Amino acid sequence: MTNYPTNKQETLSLRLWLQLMKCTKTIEAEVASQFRRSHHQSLTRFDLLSQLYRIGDDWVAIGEIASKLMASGGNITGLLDRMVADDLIERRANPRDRRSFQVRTTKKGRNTFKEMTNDHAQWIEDALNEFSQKDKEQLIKLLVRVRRAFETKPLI
Amino acid sequence: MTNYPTNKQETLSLRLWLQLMKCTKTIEAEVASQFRRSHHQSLTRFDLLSQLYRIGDDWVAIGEIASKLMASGGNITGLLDRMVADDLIERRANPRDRRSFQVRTTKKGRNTFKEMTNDHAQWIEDALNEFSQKDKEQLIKLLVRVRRAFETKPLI
DNA sequence: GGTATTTATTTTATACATAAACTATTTACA
DNA sequence: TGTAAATAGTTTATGTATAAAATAAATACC
Repeated sequence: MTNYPTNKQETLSLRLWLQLMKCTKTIEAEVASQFRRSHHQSLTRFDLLSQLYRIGDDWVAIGEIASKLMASGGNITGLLDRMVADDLIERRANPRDRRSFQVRTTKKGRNTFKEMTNDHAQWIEDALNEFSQKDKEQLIKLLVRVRRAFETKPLI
Repeated sequence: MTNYPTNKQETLSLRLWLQLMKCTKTIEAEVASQFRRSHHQSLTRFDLLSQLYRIGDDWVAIGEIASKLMASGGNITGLLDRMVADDLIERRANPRDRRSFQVRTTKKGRNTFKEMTNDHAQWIEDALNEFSQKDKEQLIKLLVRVRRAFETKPLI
């Protein structure tokens, strides 16, 4: 992880990006490690279950999942295979389009997600309780602006 | 008894963390994809070369790299193997400790890093030029505080 | 000096990620 | 209607990541 060279010509923008990455990776490593230890699940699996929950735990096309997770098709195929093997989700052919497949959470998947999501919320809440509502709102606002700057101005 | 949010009760802290991750992943995906396309190198390799540059492109122990990149030993072993194969770095036994190995950048590695780091700085500068110095400084300050909150309060 | 422990790194097994090539359908349209 | 193009997923090859076990050398200590 990132400790890029700190020479004089490091601009403020670059420093911002480096701190952003460093901050995210620090938290991510903590959360991922806790998920592995407490639930034997990865952050990616949590993301996937979150998306399914958001959709209402109904049948969803593979492609929709790939796009929501911003992941490649091959990645999702493998991830789903492993999660089906662990009985977290189930897969079926789309009855209306024979090219397409759909997945949804199993009972075990929903329970696992519920436990993970409770832990997750608690961890974050505990870690960030020292921040005022104003600071958090300000930070969120700036982060959204930064993301939009990249979404509207893709590099090259 | 009324305001029981049934579906998703997302606290401000949680929203902050989700936006932080979303923002970082958006930029990271862009940068990584550009590095792959323009230099056939990964963000991880860039990080590793950055560390070596920071150290002064001198011989460094494997373990020091692992700890600076916050990566596992096995990960670094494989990464270095591939980078040696691509002639970006060279490896030797530590002359004073036969358990230990050292690496440093090759000429090609230094050139590659130089090109990558120039592109990288330019991309970030272009993407974030709309932000005022005040906004950037504020954001950096908040990010450092957030990271410290997690470093000093590891989950559980 | 000889054994126990620690340290440095690799190996192994597995998970997660991409790009590119491939298969199988559906859709567009001349 | 027939065929080209688009769409949905999978497969393949490879890179990046972890944890845990293994190997080998240095160090601690009686």
